[in-house]
Amino acid sequence: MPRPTINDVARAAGVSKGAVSFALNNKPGVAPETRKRILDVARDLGWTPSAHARALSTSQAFAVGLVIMRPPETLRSDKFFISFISGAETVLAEEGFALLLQVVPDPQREHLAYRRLAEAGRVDGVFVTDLFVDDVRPALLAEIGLPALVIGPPQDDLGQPAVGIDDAPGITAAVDHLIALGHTRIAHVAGPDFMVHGRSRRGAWSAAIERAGLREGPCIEADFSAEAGAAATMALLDLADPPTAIVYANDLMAMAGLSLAVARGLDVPGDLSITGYDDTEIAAHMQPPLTTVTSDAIAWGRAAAIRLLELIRQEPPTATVLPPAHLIIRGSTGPARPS
Amino acid sequence: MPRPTINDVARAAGVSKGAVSFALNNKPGVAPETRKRILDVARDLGWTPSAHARALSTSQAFAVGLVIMRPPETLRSDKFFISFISGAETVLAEEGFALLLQVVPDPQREHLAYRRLAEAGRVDGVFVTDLFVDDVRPALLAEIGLPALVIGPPQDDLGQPAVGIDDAPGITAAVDHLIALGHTRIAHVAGPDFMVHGRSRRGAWSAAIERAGLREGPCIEADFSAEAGAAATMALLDLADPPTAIVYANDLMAMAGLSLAVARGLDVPGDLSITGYDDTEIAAHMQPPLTTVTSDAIAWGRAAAIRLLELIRQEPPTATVLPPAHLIIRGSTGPARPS
DNA sequence: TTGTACGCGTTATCAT
DNA sequence: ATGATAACGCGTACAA
Repeated sequence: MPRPTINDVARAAGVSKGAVSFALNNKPGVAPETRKRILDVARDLGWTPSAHARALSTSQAFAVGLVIMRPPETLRSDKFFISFISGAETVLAEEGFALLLQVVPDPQREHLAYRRLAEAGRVDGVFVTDLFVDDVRPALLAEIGLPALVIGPPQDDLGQPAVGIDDAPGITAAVDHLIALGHTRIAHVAGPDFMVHGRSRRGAWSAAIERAGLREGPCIEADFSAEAGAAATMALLDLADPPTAIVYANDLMAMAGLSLAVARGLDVPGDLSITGYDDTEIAAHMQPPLTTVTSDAIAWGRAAAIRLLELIRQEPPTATVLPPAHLIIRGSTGPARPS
Repeated sequence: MPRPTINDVARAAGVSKGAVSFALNNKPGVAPETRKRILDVARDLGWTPSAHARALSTSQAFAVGLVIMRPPETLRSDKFFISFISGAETVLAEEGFALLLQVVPDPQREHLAYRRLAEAGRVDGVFVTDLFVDDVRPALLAEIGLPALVIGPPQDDLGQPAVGIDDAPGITAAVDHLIALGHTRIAHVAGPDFMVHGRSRRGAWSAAIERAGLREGPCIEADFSAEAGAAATMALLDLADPPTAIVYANDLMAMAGLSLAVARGLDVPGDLSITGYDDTEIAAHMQPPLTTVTSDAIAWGRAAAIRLLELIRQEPPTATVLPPAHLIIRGSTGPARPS
């Protein structure tokens, strides 16, 4: 029993294909009573329009793409993606859009993936995540002619459409919190400087310290991985004048750093205060629980999906208010030991 | 500049549509030299067949679906999904298949999602994950007529197509390892008993203990969340005769338990040995590093994709050998304190 | 409201 | 053996 087609419905309802199409899409030109009959028949037959037939005639795919690049290390917390997708889905599903996911190992294949998705007409638009500084993807996608929405803080230079929760306020709050606790040597374990969210977090840390009139603490660039977080922490603790607090660019590095500090016999937060970023699920269950920054990834996903659909439909952007990233204070931060 | 169509290519190459199609799909009936000319023209014009047109005429979607249910708590480690998808992708991309991802909040909407995907003809088959005991989804999908592949250990009862890495050997290895270290009171913090991978891990724990002639230790059912893991650990440590080792059904619970134990002043592994399951990235960076079980989720994803495509094409299964889950011994397990 | 062309490949039928 | 022709899959949209 193959799926029923619009013709089956039309025949059964005693009308033409066109009438069925109009009835389905709530277009005028069908008497209310006829419309009802058609819809009833459609329901009885269990008919749903074929996504492909529809796509073929409207030259729209009713789908959007998300390509995630997975290099050796974790760029963004996995939790972020699941939550983000979950939020985006709520909007997409409602609008009849599907989400096409692709995971690629390197930039070359990421570009290829975008090309293929566009050339095969599989998607109407894509999300672009984990933006690099001077990322070539927006240009590439513009050339391909595929609507693209950047997930992340809007780039200052060009008018690239973007939806993002600014990292800065979260990091700023963390630094201010530490300063209020009396810390004066506040270090930073940063994400890669070539990534937008690595750089912006570092910038926020640096600016907050300067604003407070403190001299900038040491900063070590890492790659968001636990491994690198531990190594960076080791290097910081080995300094002649080690910091009394470390602000990490993500939870993974912070938790690795926390463990390392404890292993070296330090008391956290007595000897060293630590803050993370992401509020991953284990963060609250570390010993001590990790002070960290959280943002509503689900709301973010929702807003991003709305914006991408607007982009696809060439509609003007509706104003979006995303709750800013905010600090969650837990046990890993405490008063600086008087020196 | 709209995308070129097969007609454009045919015209430019001076042949018919059919010839282009045959040339593209490596079908006989086209002279080698003509074929080359056609393919050259196609490349020059940058033509790729429209996925939708192709889908429409072959009544295949060239896509598979993955619906993930995200209830309040995390069922499977996020890392698992990303790795699994990454592995599946390598196969799917090669075969020209796309992966359609949907994240739903509850079973009702999960069923609806499957229905919609099938009715709209968006997918040719789906993966089914996080199987429940007596799960209704296989039956539902059978009724819908959508090829479905269960991701997880094959169900004993019915011949449901499944590709899975058996959890049991990993848990067995963990228990045996603890027994070898002299532990005799080995507890288990289990996943939900209504989930296949919760139940099978518990069964493996129980069987390994019995095999060693020990009396079964206490077992507390939790839900794979850090919160529940901490609560279960608390309950176990409050027993009159607390265990000297705890086997957790996943890393998240194990790490929360580890932190709780440390917070209560216990020495791990001196007073309490702990094992997890998943080998999440932070596991190795806990203090002490977590002994845990790992399985190759990427290979799993690859094997699953291969099998699902076979299912879709009604081909017989090729033999697949997946590396079994294995124990990674780290610092969270040690000799039982002589009592 | 209906009839019909159209979107774009695939494939069965025919002609050379 | 090569290749052309035409029907088909399923909705949408426009003219009638």
